[in-house]
Amino acid sequence: MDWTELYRRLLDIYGPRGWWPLPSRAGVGGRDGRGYLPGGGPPSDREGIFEVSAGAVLTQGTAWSNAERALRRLLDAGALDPGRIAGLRPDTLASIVRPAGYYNVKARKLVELSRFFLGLRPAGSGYSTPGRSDLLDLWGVGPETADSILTYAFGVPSFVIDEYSRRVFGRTGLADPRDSYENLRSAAERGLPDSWEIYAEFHALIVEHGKTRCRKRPDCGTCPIRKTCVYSL
DNA sequence: CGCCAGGCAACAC
DNA sequence: GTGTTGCATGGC
Repeated sequence: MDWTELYRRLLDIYGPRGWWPLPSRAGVGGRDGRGYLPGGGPPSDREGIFEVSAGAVLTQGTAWSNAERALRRLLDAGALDPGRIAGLRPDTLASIVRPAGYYNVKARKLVELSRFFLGLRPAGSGYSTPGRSDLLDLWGVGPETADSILTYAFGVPSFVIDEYSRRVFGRTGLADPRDSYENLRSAAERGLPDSWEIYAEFHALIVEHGKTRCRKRPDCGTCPIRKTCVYSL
């Protein structure tokens, strides 16, 4: 099984995932009305771009349900905005994002991210696209968060490697899960068409598969790709 | 109760 | 460059 075949099979099994979820736009497009991908693309407006980026920080090491709570609390406080976040007292911001866990660390990360966004040049309804290294220079933004922001916020395909990717790629025999982030990213990108839709959707499908079947303790018994997965042989 | 969840920076070696 | 640790909530 190669990279493209795994993508096609997961798409066939789970259907388009419609990532990235935007709590502020629940009910508008995407699967379950939580996303924007099918028939669309990344957000074209500054609010959506920032919401995806802030969500990428808030979900670090945390279940999305908790990150989403924090995003909603920012929305309810009228603070899901770079200017507002940058102006909040650290402990006030921390109290708002508390449900996401690591709240003191994440409050600081959100301020760093907000200052960065305040320095971006508006372009059309969005922003001029930042470089990957610009994102990686930010305190609190590592490779996965940078690639999530590039792909899902700015529409620049940069394959996202996370624990699910490592696990699924490792078990299906596509890669060594202990390899470095950059090696895994380039391996995935080499194995796939250079397409925003495929990068965005494939990673979302990997997360779905990783949550439902290919868990830390896998459920190979009901796994639809068991027959072509080296792990279960 | 313990384990887990869409990481990252700081530090040790 | 690789390995370890602190950061913390909410669901199961």
